[in-house]
Amino acid sequence: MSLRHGLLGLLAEGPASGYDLARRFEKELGPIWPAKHPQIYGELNRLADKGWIVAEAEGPRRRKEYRVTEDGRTELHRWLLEKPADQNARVEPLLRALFYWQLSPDELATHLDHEAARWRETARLYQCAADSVDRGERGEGPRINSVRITVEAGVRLYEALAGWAEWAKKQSEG
Amino acid sequence: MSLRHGLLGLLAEGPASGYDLARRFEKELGPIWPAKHPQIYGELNRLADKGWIVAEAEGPRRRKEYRVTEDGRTELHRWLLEKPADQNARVEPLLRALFYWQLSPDELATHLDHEAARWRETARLYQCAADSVDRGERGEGPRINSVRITVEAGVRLYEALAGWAEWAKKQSEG
DNA sequence: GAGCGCATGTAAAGGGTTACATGATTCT
DNA sequence: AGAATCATGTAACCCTTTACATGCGCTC
Repeated sequence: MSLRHGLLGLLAEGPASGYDLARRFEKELGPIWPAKHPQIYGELNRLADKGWIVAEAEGPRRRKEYRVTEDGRTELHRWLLEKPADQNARVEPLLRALFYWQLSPDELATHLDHEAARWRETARLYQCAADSVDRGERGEGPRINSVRITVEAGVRLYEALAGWAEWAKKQSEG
Repeated sequence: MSLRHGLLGLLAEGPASGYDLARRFEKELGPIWPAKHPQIYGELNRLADKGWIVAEAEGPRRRKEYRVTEDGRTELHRWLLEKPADQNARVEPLLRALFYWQLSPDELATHLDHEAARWRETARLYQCAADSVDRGERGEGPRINSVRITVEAGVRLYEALAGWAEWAKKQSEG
């Protein structure tokens, strides 16, 4: 249900086509909120039906550029401040951990090593993105500040998971 | 795709009916991996088709008790050690944060206060569960150790989000 | 016998991915 | 002329939720 508002948010930066948005979702937003082009095109039509966006001039290869309406901006604003009712995580590793007792001590230790390494590496990638922003390489202004805040969340979440895996290893050894 | 293995894992603790499993998913697993009864009954039939579980005796109100087969245990084991290909997060607050530049400084500060408080509170609930396990109130043994490890992940993830929201507030003020 | 909880399901709809399909423009 | 890329979509399938439906057994 958030792809809808993700598209609205990207369009709030300026007009874009479905193709543009699909590229941004693949390259920039992929790790945060993956979305493929069939879903994006469908959602854009539904957003247009609701009157939250409108299609402007048709470009070269029947390219349609969309723009947010006032209603769309209102809806985006509402979504940004709403508190999500469901506080559920749905992080697969958490579910998996419930069944660790099925593994032998050796298997578990090896598994947790790998998991910790993978998460540490993901955290490092987010940290690189953060450093790049801090060096001013991604520009300035409120929009880039929001990006900075988002990647910080990535750093902290994956660091937390890495730390957890290391703690779990000690816990299950001791 | 993990509900399948969640059910397999729960059944590895001992035989149970769809109704039992639905209750456990609602009460215990709700925050980690929500699942409603229609999905659970459907999945159980598919698991039985694959030969990973079998229905034993039919009880009172046409209650069906399922039990894991050897193949089922093998599959559970495989899943526990597999590394998930997709490393995507899909944490809605992360997506939301990308568009914080749409909010006024006051709105953002208030929002982040609320978010931090909500996450701190969720972390506290997980901490209570952890303390309860540590006091031995939930029993002993490998299975409860896995529960302890899982709730620790909850504590750390929600603490990380709470800390992030507080950091973001300072960041956007300064 | 009325009501509650046990127990299992079907149907419809929304969200999401993969595969298939097609045509227009630009580049070499 | 051929290849690559731009650009949009449809169809089929999986996962998940919500609403609807039904019948059994126990307790008061």
